[in-house]
Amino acid sequence: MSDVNGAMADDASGLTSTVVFRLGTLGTVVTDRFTREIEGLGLKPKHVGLMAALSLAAVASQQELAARMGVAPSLMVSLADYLEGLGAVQRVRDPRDRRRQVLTLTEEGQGLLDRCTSIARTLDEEVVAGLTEEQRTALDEALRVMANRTGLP
Amino acid sequence: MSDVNGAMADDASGLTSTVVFRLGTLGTVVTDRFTREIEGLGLKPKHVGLMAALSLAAVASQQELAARMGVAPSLMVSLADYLEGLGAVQRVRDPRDRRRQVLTLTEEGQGLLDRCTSIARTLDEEVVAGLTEEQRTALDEALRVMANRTGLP
DNA sequence: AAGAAATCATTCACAATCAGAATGATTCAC
DNA sequence: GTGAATCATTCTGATTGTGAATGATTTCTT
Repeated sequence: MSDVNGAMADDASGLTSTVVFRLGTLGTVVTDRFTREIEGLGLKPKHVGLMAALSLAAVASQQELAARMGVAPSLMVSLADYLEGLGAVQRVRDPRDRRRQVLTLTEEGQGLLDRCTSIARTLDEEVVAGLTEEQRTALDEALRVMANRTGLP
Repeated sequence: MSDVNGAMADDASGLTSTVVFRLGTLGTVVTDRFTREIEGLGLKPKHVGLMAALSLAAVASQQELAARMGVAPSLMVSLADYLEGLGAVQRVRDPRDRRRQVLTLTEEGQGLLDRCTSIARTLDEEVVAGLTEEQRTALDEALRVMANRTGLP
């Protein structure tokens, strides 16, 4: 059983008590679960990440998107290729700067993204079950703060 | 600026507002950061995960450890090989059952793990900066509950 | 206005990371 | 005691991602 003071019996000061370790572990577990769920849609997490980025940014060059997602430009090309093949994304040369390839989310892409969102919401219920309402809002707020804080120098 | 009611301006009900997505994203960012930090020790996250498991379990067979970490037995062999090469881990045939290879953390391994713990603590300070004391304990509690809850069926 | 340097997308080759099948040793069930 | 099961190991292969080389276009410098 866990101690209310925040110390674990076994490992009072070990690695497994750090936020970094626990956040990392939980993140991978949850992501793996999500990965399995979206498999049926023919999507991988990075595809979904790209669509999510597009749904926020409306339009953006591949370079910008690569930087935002923290991946190499060459990978962005593959991701865009694949999503374009699905009809989820549209690639258009920017007339202002014809080097740039501008991506936009299509209707179909938005539909796919919506289904991913729905899957994520269902998973949310599982993950967050066992948390009180206050804990949920606290978690929500904490995630927001930490997300802003990361892009860590 | 973010709304106190918990709704974001852009993406009131989108994927990026789900716990799953944000937890996954934050987890990978933090893990990537940690990965870079332990590079100097010649370690990868899975090596650290294995050592952490050993420090909790004292002794365990490779099969058990593989199951606990959610990796294939063949990968466990590689990880153990590597850590044994560093002198961080000791491999001993279980005399009770000579099929089993029992792993234990050496003094040297404990030393390495301690350095990883110290690195994680330093990162913790960065990650958690900007959270109030109440938010930190709330996060701590939420992570504990969710971690118990995961191993999700 | 011309040439040099930078930027973007793309392709290709390659490294890293895992999982899965095949193999051999040992133990367990009956 | 024999056959099935379990464990560790090796090897092959799929997947995922980076980085270097290339070509097209733009921007900077003079």
